[in-house]
Amino acid sequence: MNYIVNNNVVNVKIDDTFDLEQTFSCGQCFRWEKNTDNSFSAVVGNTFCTVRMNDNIFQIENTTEQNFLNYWVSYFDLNRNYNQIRDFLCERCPKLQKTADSTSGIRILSQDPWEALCSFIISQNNNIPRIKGIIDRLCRQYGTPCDSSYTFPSAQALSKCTVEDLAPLRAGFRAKYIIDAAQKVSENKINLEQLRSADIETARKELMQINGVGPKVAECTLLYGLHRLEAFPIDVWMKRALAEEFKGITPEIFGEYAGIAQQYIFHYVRN
DNA sequence: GCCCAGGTATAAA
DNA sequence: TTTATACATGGG
Repeated sequence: MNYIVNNNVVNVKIDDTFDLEQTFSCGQCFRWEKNTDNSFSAVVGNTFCTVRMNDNIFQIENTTEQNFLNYWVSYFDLNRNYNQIRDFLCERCPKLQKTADSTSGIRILSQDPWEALCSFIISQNNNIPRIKGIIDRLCRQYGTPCDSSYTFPSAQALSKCTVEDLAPLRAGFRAKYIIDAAQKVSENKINLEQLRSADIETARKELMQINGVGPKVAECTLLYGLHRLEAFPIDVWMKRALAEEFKGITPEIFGEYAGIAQQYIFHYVRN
């Protein structure tokens, strides 16, 4: 990976495809916002971050080389060649080729596991604009100020809340699920960090101990929060597509990159 | 008003 | 083990 640091801006040369719009709007994250100058900003961890793409140079503003190497490389998965993975997946399922060509700019972010878990609990039976609204109110209420925004609230902070406390979020029936997750995580009944290396089947079962976490939310948490790229979230549409257009296709044939194949299939189904 | 949104818990077959 | 329903809320 080639990069240079200039005035606290890291410039990374991207050799494969990386599309910020696709990456931030594919439903894997809910806090990145597009600015008028085509850059994107979000609070990630306890940092307000702005990024942009200039030709093949990916720029991360207001950071240091140390931060970049310790954090952003893995957050944006910069050491992985997504073109190679696309080819690998299309070889196993040629039907993906057309969609893969138009959506291969998606990278799987390595987000904070708690934020991902909580966000995907909120996402169930919900639409993206409303999911973003609920998360925004959640951060304003229970996060801490960070530049012009707020951090994502810790599990510990939310574990003390009651459903009445969360009523202003307008999260509906999901409020009680958020609290149960916050309690189990803050009390260390579920150790999210351990799930990075745990056997995937064990990790699924662990997550599903949380009230309100079923197979879909568990899989999204594994893929987007714990960066388990073999995880494979299946929603109702995908289930139908796998039964009809992708008859016989199972996550196993995509091996360790099933999660990325899943993104292609999702787009195939939607478009 | 009615329908749906990248689901899940619960109760029945 | 599989199949129906309610669930909170808001936008189309």
